[in-house]
Amino acid sequence: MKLNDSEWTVMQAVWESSPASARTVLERVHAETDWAYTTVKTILARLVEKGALHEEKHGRTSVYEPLVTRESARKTAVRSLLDKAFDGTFGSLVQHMVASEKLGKKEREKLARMLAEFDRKERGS
Amino acid sequence: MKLNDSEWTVMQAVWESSPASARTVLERVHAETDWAYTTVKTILARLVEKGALHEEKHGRTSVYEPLVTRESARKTAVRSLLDKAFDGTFGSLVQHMVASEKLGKKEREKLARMLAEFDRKERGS
DNA sequence: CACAATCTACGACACTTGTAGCAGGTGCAA
DNA sequence: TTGCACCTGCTACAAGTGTCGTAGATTGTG
Repeated sequence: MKLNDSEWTVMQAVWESSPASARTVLERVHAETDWAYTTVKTILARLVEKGALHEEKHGRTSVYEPLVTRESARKTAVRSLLDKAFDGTFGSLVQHMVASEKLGKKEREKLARMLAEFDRKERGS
Repeated sequence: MKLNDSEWTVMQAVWESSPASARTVLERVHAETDWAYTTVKTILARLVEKGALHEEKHGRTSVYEPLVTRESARKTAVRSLLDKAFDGTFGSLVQHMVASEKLGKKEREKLARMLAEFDRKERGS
């Protein structure tokens, strides 16, 4: 499921407070934007249409729930980035990240720990 | 400089064979798509207009050269992904990558080496 | 010289995205 | 019961995107 920017904004809100009404989403979203209620509604509708959300009527109001997990959407997004901006491999992204000084010492350490952790788990399985 | 998908395709070609004529770009691009010549031309024009490319006439034909580096475009793309799909931090992307089994043992080792390398360099400087 | 091959500039067109407005229904408070 | 507050469906509309087509100038070639 490929999401565009505004869809990401809305989906994040839904993931964080699912099941969520449009108003709930609006409030969440107001932390970042000042969209009108109808704007949020439009995006919600588009997401329902493309199968990213399930919409259920509770009386007069709709309640939305994600049909795709955040993880899977992230996977798609990362893959898309890899394919268009890198050579499609993971290594080059990592290389870029490590090289472009976005990664402070602390973060490098954390990353190293994560790797070690992962190795350990894998050996155990 | 934020690039959309088709712009990335074209920019990659230009970066790889700069300075490049439209035809050269077309040929490179044909490895991935089968766009018409005019399609490539249109995207090149849009890139010139938004300041990503420099266009110079050599006689009748235009020759294009990047005005932004691949690295900087990548930086923008990564940041954008981070902001919309992750919590804006690098760590969560890394975590996702390590966790979502996209990373084989080999790659994890490579990554670990890169980190070590980076540490060494930094200590040296 | 005449013609095919190329370039370029312009225009086009459908679809997506960002961002709403409006009208009409309904429930709750006074 | 009247009106405010809120919900929904529908419509809109300018920009951005993906993908060309056409026409006219130019140039290399037989």
